[in-house]
Amino acid sequence: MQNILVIEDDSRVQKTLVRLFEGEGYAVRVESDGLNAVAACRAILPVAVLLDLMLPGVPGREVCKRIKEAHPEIPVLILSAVSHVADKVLLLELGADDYVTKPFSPRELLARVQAAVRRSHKTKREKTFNFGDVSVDFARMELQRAGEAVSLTAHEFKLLRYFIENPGRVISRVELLNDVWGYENYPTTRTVDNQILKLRQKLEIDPAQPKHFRTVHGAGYKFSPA
Amino acid sequence: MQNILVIEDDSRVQKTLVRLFEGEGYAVRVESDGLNAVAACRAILPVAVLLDLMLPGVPGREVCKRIKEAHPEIPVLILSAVSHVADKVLLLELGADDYVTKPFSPRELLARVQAAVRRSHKTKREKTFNFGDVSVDFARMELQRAGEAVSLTAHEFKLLRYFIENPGRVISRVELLNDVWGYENYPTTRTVDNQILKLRQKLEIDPAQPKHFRTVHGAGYKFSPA
DNA sequence: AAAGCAATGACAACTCGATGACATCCACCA
DNA sequence: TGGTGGATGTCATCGAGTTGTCATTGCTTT
Repeated sequence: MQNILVIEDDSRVQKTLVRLFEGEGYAVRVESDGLNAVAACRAILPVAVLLDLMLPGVPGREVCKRIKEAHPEIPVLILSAVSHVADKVLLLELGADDYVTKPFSPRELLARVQAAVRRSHKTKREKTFNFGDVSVDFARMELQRAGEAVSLTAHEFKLLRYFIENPGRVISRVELLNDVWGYENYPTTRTVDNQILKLRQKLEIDPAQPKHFRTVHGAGYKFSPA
Repeated sequence: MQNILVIEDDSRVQKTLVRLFEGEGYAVRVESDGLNAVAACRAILPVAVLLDLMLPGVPGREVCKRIKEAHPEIPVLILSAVSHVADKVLLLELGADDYVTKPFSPRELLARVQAAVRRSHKTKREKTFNFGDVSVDFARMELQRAGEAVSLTAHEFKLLRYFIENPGRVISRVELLNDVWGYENYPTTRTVDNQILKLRQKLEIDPAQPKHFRTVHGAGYKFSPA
């Protein structure tokens, strides 16, 4: 679950922001005090910070500075009532990544936050995962087995990624339906079996004797990288 | 000592920029008037020009044009207000090398300026990007295919540039809408398909069998330079 | 007013996931 | 040891959703 830290003391704005971002699937942590906010940031490591300038107590710019010092990779977006150019520059000097003036449109705010998150993610190194004779690059959606390119569908990649992110753990069909398929379309557990079959056919040396995608009778499946 | 010419009339922004770039070892010359700026540019031959659009007197785009006419090799970066994003493409057409929307993060601005300077240094030898039988020059907005000039629209250039900057990575339609179109105007994903179609018709050897602009079913598109 | 271009809508073509039928396997128990 | 019921493997088929493509609309610029 991706966290978003909201630092804001107006309870109405709080509610609005919580609704907005929880509706998009983020977990929202709200802090109204500057010092707590810095601690909370260290605790939950959010993907983005929304910071209202008009805080009581610790000045907003100080909060921004401290968060950026401790976590330069987390994007900080400033919320402010006034759109004064000089303020903007000062704040951005402190390391803030973007600036949104109140009143803001929810959609624009959302777009800016997501753009900032994407930028920060893009700077991360893309890596390939390896298991057995398989090597997979999720950013490129390319997979090689024993040096040969193997093509997977989008769903197959998603399923494979979930297994790779949860190695060794037994995963039930229902969990896979929830986390890989999502709640919008909820097919039967038979569908899961079929996708497992596809993965085995494409990635196992002997699909009849699966070494990586093991079935755990009565429980689900388990991914073994080795 | 490398000079940077800042054309900006807001004294606070001036100060910010001077501090930022002097801290990085550049010599900064500030002009607040458009005509003086053109003269100053001839005098100090800066490695980059930062141009604020909101100038009194001579319109910013005229300044940009004149500087580019006299010194096509000097990179010009536009500082534009958020509300005038629609002008971006137009400005690039005037010869500007990059644009930064206010508010900007100092880090980002610095990075962009340095990137532009680096590019301009490379320019004297090779500033074109090549793939397949295509050769493209973004500064001039010119493109050749098998020696023949091919004309692209501003949007097509922007889209192509995004692909070239993200080679190999699978890029979703939504990401393209966010980063190429921007969140101000947000058409449907169908529009993306159409622009891809245009690029394929103009740049692929066989548009029905795209080699460069691959579609990844259920995920988006992927650019393959090779 | 005309031209150029992006956006939209419609429709065809295609992909791939969902479904159900049937075979097979496994755990459990007699 | 063998039988039984439920769970899982496997395959063929269908259809919803995705994408390619073209025509049209509407906006901007000249």
